[in-house]
Amino acid sequence: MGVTKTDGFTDEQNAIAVLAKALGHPARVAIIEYLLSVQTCICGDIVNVLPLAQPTVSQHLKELKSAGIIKGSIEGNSICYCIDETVLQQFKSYFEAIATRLADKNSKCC
Amino acid sequence: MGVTKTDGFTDEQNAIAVLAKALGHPARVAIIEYLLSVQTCICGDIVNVLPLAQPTVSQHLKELKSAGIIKGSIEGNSICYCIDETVLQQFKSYFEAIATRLADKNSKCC
DNA sequence: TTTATTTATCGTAATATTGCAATATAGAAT
DNA sequence: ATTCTATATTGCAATATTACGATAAATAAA
Repeated sequence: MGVTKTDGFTDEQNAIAVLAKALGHPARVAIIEYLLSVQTCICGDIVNVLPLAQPTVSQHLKELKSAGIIKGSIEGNSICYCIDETVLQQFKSYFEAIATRLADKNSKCC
Repeated sequence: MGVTKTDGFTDEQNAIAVLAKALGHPARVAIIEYLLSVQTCICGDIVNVLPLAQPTVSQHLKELKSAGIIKGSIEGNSICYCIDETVLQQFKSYFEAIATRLADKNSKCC
């Protein structure tokens, strides 16, 4: 099949999975880190920073965009990519909640 | 190709990507949540909780295991699956750091 | 207008993922 | 020993992902 079943799971579970999947590639993690490191987010040079060909990088950017993690706006000749803070904060919060629940757990085994 | 390039990225980037990828499916998110909800982690009934056939669930458990997110030990007839706290805490910490850097950023555009 | 520069899209090959039926395995219960 | 129960493995079909060369599109610079 190769197609992911989404019904039977909660909206939150599906949403987290979409975000996690989008971050499930080192190039996309690297893109996020690079966007973070550039203060102005005028980012015409993501391609030069990654060990991948330009079409491949473009594809990864597209996936991050469709997951809602980044957004891009045309800035003259090039494109200005930025991180969507809200979405990443949500992702963070989810795993903070998970970690809290984990810590509260009285692990009786393993 | 379908094969992920790992060289040219940092070990951390690759490690985070592996974890994110493992969490990039609603079934695997649901498994984590279920393991969290069961205090004793004697978990012979994960299959009944998910809207997927038993072999499929088994496969998802295998992936979570190979990513280091859960670990399983034989408990009589069934298998006791538990979350590996360390790994999930690391994942959480990474995104806390990202979120902090995001908040500190003076977003000049977008 | 011609020429660069930047990003996107198309097409394609290789590989990975998802899902399940069928079957195997292994311990528990009878 | 046989049967039940729980989990894993195998095999397979459908689809998704990854990567990149070639090419398009769109603005900037000359």
